[in-house]
Amino acid sequence: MDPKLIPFFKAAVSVDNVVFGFDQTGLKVLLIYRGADPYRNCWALPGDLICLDTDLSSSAEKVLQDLTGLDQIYMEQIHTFGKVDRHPFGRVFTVAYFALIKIEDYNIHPSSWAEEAAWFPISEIPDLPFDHNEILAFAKEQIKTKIRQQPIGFELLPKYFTLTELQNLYESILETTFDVRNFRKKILSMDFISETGLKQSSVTHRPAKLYKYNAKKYNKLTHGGIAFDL
Amino acid sequence: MDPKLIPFFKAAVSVDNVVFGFDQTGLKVLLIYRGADPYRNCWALPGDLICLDTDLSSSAEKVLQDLTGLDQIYMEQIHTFGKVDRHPFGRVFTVAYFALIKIEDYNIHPSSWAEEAAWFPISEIPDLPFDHNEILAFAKEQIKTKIRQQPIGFELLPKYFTLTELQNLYESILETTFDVRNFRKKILSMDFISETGLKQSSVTHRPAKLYKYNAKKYNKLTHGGIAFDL
DNA sequence: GTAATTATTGTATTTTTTACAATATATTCG
DNA sequence: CGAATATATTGTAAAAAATACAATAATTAC
Repeated sequence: MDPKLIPFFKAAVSVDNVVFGFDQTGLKVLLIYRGADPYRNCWALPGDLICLDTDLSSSAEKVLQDLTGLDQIYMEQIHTFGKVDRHPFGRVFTVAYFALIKIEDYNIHPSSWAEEAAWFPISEIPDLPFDHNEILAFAKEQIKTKIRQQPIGFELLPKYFTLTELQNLYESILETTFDVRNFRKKILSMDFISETGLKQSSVTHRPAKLYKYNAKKYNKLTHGGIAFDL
Repeated sequence: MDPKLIPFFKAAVSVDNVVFGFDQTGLKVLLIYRGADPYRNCWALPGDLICLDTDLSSSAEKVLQDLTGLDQIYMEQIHTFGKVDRHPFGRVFTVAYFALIKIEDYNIHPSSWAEEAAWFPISEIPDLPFDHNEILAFAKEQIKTKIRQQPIGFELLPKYFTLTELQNLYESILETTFDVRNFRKKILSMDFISETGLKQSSVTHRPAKLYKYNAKKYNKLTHGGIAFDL
C-alpha cells in the first residue's frame, strides 16, 4: 500500500441494530447486556465491529444473529454515525439498521458476548453507552415516517391479527389516535389485508375477526403507482 | 490497543457527494475529472477518503469544498455502501450525501486532485468508477421522495423564480407533468412562497411574476404539524 | 396593429377526509 | 336463562381536497 494511504486505513466500522417489537403494551426495543469492553455490564443496542472480509449488509445480519440468534429478519439501513470520539477504543464509524420482528415468533438467544437480551418499552429506555440513545431516537423518527408510507407494520404483528391490534400498533408508533370507523374504512379500502374467516378465541367478549396481510396485493398496487399512506 | 482489535481497525471511510443542480434544460449532477488513482482520468462523483481526526458530517463538507470549492451547502446523508470489493485499494466504506445548489450562485473551482468539474444532465451520466452509478441511482430515488415531502426544491432555484420554473423543476425531478392551474393552486395554497412584486425582464413575451420561498412561513406551518406534500 | 409566445385565472365534478353513535356478538355471573 | 359486561362492527352527512378542463391577458417582434 502507498505509504500516503496508511493513515486513512485505520478506522473500524460497526453495525448497531435497533430491533423493534410490539405487544399489547406497546412498542418495544431489544437491548443486550454487554459482557465485553467497553461499557461492560451495560444495556446497549445489539451491535458489534465488522469483520473486514464481509459485505456491509451481510455484516448487519451476522452481528444481529451472533448476539441474539435472530435470523432472516426484515432489516433496513437508517444512518451512519461518525463523531470522532464516539468510541473509546479508536475511530469507529457505526452504521445503524432497524429491524422489525414479531416478538412471539422468535426466541431470543443471547450469545457471543451478549449476556442477556430483553425487550424494553420505548418509553423506558435507560441511558445507553456510545451514542446509542441518539441512534435510537433517530430510528424512532424513521419508523414513524416509514410506517405511514409503507406497510411495514405487519412485520410487527402475528400472522393473523385483528383490526383493533393493527390500530393499536399505528396509534402506538405514531403517538396519536384514530377514529375507529375511519381507520377501518381506510385500511380496508387499501385492499391488501384480507379476512381469514377465523375469529379470536378465549376472549371474554365478542371475538374479533382475524385478518392477514397480503403482500401480493400490495405489490400489485404499488406497481401501478399507488402509494400506501395512512 | 488490544491485539484482538487490530484486524478490525484497518478500514477506510470515504464520502461521495451527489450534487444536484437545475437549469432550464433539467436536472444536473456535478462530476469531477479524477487526477488521482485509482480510476485516474475518469469522471466520478466528488468524493474522497476521510481524515480520521474529523467528524463524519464535517468531512462531508470538507471533501466537497476541497474538490469543488463549494461551501455552506445544503447536504444530507443518504446511505452507506460497503461491499467488500468496491475499492481497489482496500476495504473502503463510503457514506453518500446529496447536496442541492443553485447553479448560478456558485462558481465551481476544481481543486486538490480534481482536474475538472462539470454538470452532467441526469439522463446522460457516463459509466462511473467504483459503485458510483449505483450511488447516483440511489440519490435520484431519494430526491424524488424527498422533494414531494419537504420544500427542498427551492434550494435548486434562484432566489427569485417564476411559478413556471418551479413547475418545471418538479416535473423534471418527478418525471411527470402537472396541470398548470392545479399546480399553482396547490403551491400557492401552501402559503410559503410569496410574491416579490417583481417581474421577469428581457423575455420576448408576457413576463411572469417573480416569487420567493419563505422558510419562516414553512417552519411555522410544520410546527403546527402540517406536512408539505405535492 | 397583428402575430407570436407564454402567463394567468375559475368552475363544476369527483374523490377523499372528517366527524360522529348506535347496534351486534360473545362471555360471565347470578 | 337473563342481565351485565366488554369489545367489535358498521353508515351517513358534511367538509375539504383533488381533478379535469380552456379562455383571456400581457408582453415583444415584426
